[in-house]
Amino acid sequence: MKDISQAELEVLKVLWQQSPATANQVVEALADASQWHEKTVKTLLNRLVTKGAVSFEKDGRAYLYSPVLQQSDYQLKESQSFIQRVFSGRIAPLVAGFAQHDKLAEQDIAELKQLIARWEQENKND
Amino acid sequence: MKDISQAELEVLKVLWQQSPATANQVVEALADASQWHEKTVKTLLNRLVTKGAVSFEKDGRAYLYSPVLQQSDYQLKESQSFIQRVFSGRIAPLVAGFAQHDKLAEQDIAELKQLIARWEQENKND
DNA sequence: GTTTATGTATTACGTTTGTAATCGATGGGC
DNA sequence: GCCCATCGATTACAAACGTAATACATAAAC
Repeated sequence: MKDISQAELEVLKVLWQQSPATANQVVEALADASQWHEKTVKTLLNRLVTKGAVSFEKDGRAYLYSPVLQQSDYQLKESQSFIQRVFSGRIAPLVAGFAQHDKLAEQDIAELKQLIARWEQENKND
Repeated sequence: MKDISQAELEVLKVLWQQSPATANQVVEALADASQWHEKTVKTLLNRLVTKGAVSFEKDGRAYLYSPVLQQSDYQLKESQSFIQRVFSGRIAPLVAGFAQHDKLAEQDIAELKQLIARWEQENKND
């Protein structure tokens, strides 16, 4: 799968939230958040199809688009490559940076604690 | 500051580890890890200077390059934009994704626990 | 049935990026 | 003092990207 560009990602996000969707539905979904021209959005959809990240089926004259690439897969792969590139593969320093700059909220901490607890539960036989 | 490309980042990393450095020192530092031609590295150095991420001072005929953009600043900004873009701004789901796919090591957990403890210590008056 | 509007496909075009080669200046060797 | 090796600066060029406009096909309107 070719890399998804940032603009393409915005289009993909719409499809992750609502699919299948026509090109016009995607355009409308993006209308408030972005200033993109309809033609631009359609180009992006096309590129996503070319890259294999999105598929479509014909519905009369229009197409119905659906994501092939799943959000969780995308997130995992991008996270890994990001953390590798920027933090040499270690995740804690990323979180530490957020902590230092007061970018962590109570809720983040709660969620982190919970998933650590779960991790320890599942790995307690080590 | 213009965006730093992935190739440029590799050059910056060298300077973060060792600066000031001559172009040739950077080339050599990258020689094992990459297949980049000397000219390529020098182009990247130049682009980093143009982007304001790196400065230099003349040392005879050669230049001595130093990072202007600090690694921690870069990391924080990139982390924020990455998490915003890919996880709608919430950090815990990123860590959760790692946990689910067994990408977390004992050490990561230990570090996370420690920084959570520190965070709670500093925020206990809430 | 013919025109028109609307969908997708194709083409466009400037910028950024990856990956260098060439140019021009200048310090070092002789 | 002149030539050459070696700097950085400039230029190159294809692919990807952002951002559309134009072309082509066909369903809808009449």
